[in-house]
Amino acid sequence: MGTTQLDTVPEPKYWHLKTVLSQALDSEFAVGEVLPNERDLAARFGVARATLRQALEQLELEGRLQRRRGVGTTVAPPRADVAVDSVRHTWPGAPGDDWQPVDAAESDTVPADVARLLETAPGEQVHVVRRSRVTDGRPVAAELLYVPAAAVPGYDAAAALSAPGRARAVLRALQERELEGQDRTVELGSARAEDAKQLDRLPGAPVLVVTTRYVSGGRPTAVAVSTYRADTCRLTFGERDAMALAG
Amino acid sequence: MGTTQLDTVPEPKYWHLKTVLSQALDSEFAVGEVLPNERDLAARFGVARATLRQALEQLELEGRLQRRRGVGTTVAPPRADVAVDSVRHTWPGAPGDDWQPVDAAESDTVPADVARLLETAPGEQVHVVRRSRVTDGRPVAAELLYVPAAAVPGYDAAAALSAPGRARAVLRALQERELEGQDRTVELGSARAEDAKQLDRLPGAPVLVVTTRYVSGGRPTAVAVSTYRADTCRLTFGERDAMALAG
DNA sequence: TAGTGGTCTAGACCACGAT
DNA sequence: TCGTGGTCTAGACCACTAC
Repeated sequence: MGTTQLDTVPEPKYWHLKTVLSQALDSEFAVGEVLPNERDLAARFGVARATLRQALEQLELEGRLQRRRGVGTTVAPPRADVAVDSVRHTWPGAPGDDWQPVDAAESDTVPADVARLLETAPGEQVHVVRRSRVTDGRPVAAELLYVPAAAVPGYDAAAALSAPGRARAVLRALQERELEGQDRTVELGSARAEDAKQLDRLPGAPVLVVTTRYVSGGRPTAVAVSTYRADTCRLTFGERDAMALAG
Repeated sequence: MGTTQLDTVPEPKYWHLKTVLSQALDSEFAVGEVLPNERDLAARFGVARATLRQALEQLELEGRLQRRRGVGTTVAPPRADVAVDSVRHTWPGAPGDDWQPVDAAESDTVPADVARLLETAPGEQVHVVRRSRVTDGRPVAAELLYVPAAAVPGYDAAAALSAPGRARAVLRALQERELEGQDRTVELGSARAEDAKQLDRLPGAPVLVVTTRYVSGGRPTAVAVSTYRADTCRLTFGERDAMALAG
């Protein structure tokens, strides 16, 4: 990495800095390597620390860097491909999905957008199942699954001994219905405090929010709100995993 | 919106500020309404302007606010749903898709990740078609479509009079092949200068990058890299548009 | 020209992880 | 305890829009 001063270009310093750093990452750093600390880097490029941080933030957003307080800034590995619909046309919790049940609770108030998707009445009882997804030992996503109590009459509360046990019971009850279809949205969000903790990130970290609606019996039967780390994940759809294309 | 001082809470000021502002937006502001300017808002909440801006940036990321230099900060409308695979199993440029051809060029160097997906040899000629997507009169996405020249022998360069004409000619040549499948990834990125201009945003603005690979004849035949504004768009997949569910 | 958001500075202190 | 990134301040100037 050079130590040259930045030119007086019309583009913002942090933007130019980001480009320079990005090239340095490609050519002079290996994955996992630690960068010099922010104060040194700023001095080396002749900018204020805040300006340097603006460049680092962009690179972290793009998944190029990983910063940890008290530790340092390291070069991030390429984003992990995470299949979103590899087990298409199956309920959440079907054999082979990559999610771990965490716990479940019952609630009579759900977020407004979820209630709209589920077409539930205000005050209607809804199971809220929390799950988490781990790949390569690292947490990549947190999920809240909403299932109206009326949709899973087979749910056996008596069998719910542990917290994950309650979650599994709800998921088990779901499998008994015939899944007719699903639809999905993806949008950018920022991690709520709760999700951030589960994802090992700070609150406000950028996340990809995947909202899936499951339909059976002509009615929406479950809504999953899955929160993926945007810095480390790339969501994959369709057949890329299954297809036997070379490369 | 209140003018109360912030408590000395353990959570960061900008985070608390974001929550307060978010609630104020819900209860006291209408879509399109302009907020007080940043200097006034900062004074009102007793924080430095930089701290206030950190909160505004988060809210803009979440699509709650829209900021324009020289104009002000306004309350953003809800995100627009944008169908990503409504015309599933058709080539780009098929009748009914929402994209406008802009221009086309030929290149012998494509980004490394695109070359890998296309399985092209270094130096191989590739058509690069630029398209843009507009909904409700606003630009929501920019796209670069890569098609190896060898895959579209029917492409008629002689018919290419205007820039959009060249683009249409490549797309037309694509339709003559049988599409066998497609796969797709979605990840977070930041707008390159070129895309930012087309999307009416500043460089570095957060975008959702959708990479679609089209397969025909057992080989990857086209790769589309579509860049959607992350602040104003929600991507929809599957049947939500088509299904006749109430709500 | 006036007012807005965008960039940048040079400091300060805090929270966290490793030692 | 020390070094790291995270937060915050109080200014300054710039680029852009609208009038």
